[in-house]
Amino acid sequence: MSLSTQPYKGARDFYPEDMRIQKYMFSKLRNSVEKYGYQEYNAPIIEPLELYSAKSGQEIVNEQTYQFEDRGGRLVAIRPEMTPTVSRMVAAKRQELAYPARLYSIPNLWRYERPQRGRLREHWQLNVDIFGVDNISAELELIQLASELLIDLGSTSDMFEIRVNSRKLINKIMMSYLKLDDRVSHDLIKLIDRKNKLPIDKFKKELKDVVGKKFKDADSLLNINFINELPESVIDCIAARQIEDLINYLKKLGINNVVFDINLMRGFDYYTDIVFEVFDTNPKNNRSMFGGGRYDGLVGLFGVEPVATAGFGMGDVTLRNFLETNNLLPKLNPETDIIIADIGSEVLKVNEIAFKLRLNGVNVASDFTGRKIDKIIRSAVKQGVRYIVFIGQEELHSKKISLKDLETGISEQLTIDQAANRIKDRK
RNA sequence: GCGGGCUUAGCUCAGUUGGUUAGAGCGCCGGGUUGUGGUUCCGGAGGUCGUGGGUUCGAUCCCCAUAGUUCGCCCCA
Repeated sequence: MSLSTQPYKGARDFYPEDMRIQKYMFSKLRNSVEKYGYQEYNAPIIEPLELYSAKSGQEIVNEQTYQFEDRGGRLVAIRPEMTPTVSRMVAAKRQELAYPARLYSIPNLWRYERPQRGRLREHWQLNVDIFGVDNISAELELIQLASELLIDLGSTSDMFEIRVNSRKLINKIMMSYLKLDDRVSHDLIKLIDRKNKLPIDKFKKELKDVVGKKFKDADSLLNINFINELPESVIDCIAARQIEDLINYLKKLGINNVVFDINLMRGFDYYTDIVFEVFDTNPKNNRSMFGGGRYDGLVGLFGVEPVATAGFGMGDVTLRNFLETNNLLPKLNPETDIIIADIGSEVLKVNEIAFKLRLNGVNVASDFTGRKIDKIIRSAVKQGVRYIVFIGQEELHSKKISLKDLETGISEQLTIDQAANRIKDRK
């Protein structure tokens, strides 16, 4: 029985070409969020299981976490999301943090689920959260930042759409307008969450089953596209005005691809107010990419004074799909600048030249396979390394090295310092 | 957790209505060129046909199970 070379189901190996893409995406994301004053944190990949039981639908705890008993009999889970962890961290230092606290992280997260396009068992997720701001300037900043992340990665505003809704508004509608009890409104929320996946007539049928004789009101309400189309008894509430303000502010900031979407729910139960979601508008990948919202209740679960919180998370798998379907990934070269090839010189001489180049800030890999020159060149081209240097008898005599630029095909005889400068200039 | 498709060389795939030594293209390695690639020519390595069991004189092919992968459902940071 031979060992399998496959990575674990739903998880990925990152060979250098994949790692380069990940490093590229993460460094762009870091730059973008740091521009807004967010600071990076991290935490253990394992947490006590109860951290996740306390919140968010039970499903994620019972069926989607990797959980086990450690050697000391403690029930633990591999983190399926970062929000409980960051809430825990903020609660622990509630008194000493400087507010507003702007925190971000790019953790890897694990969920036990059936892998499919855009959803794997292990993924990395940018988490951006702001603590201590109880008005919509927090949401405004987060949505502005979310938009800027994608712009900084080369996308244009027509490639995505931002949809905004509010849990408070939904609750108001459910209770005051449709006058549904908790159970029915919960079912209705779950149904609306699936609306886009259902054929329209099937949706209407299920809607009728759920709300009964309130069908007509519910149906017409779910078809509105603007805040001012809300029924009169709802339109004057704070939640509705907040959404309107938020969208207006965003438009004044030049973010025009933002819309009100009364059907936007988002899965987690811990959202308390504004929620938003970013959609890929490309027909080939028309799906929700990421989202977030306000969740004011989580920090308070740790027995301290509640802290107003809003945040969002963005997964690396969906982000990469987005960048690929929209052709936004640049050609990424390896970090190695030069391959230095020994073609009949002396080992220590080649090593010495490599050492001097490295002192000059150049990344050098040696090829001492002793292969023919064309093979060495092919292998350099295959790796995407731009420069190659041959050291043979001629170079030893002339005290110069011949530097070949594989992009232009030009070879030059240079001193080591000249070669190093040439490479740094073109980096 | 449920249902469908797929699994043959490193990659993309052909193929055998069940018959002895399983193929192509690309890639890889070597050579034609005693020091210069992304051409060309020649040669070579590489497969227990996903795994386990069953039917059969005989299975890569048929049947069952199982794993992986993929699409959908459930669910959803």
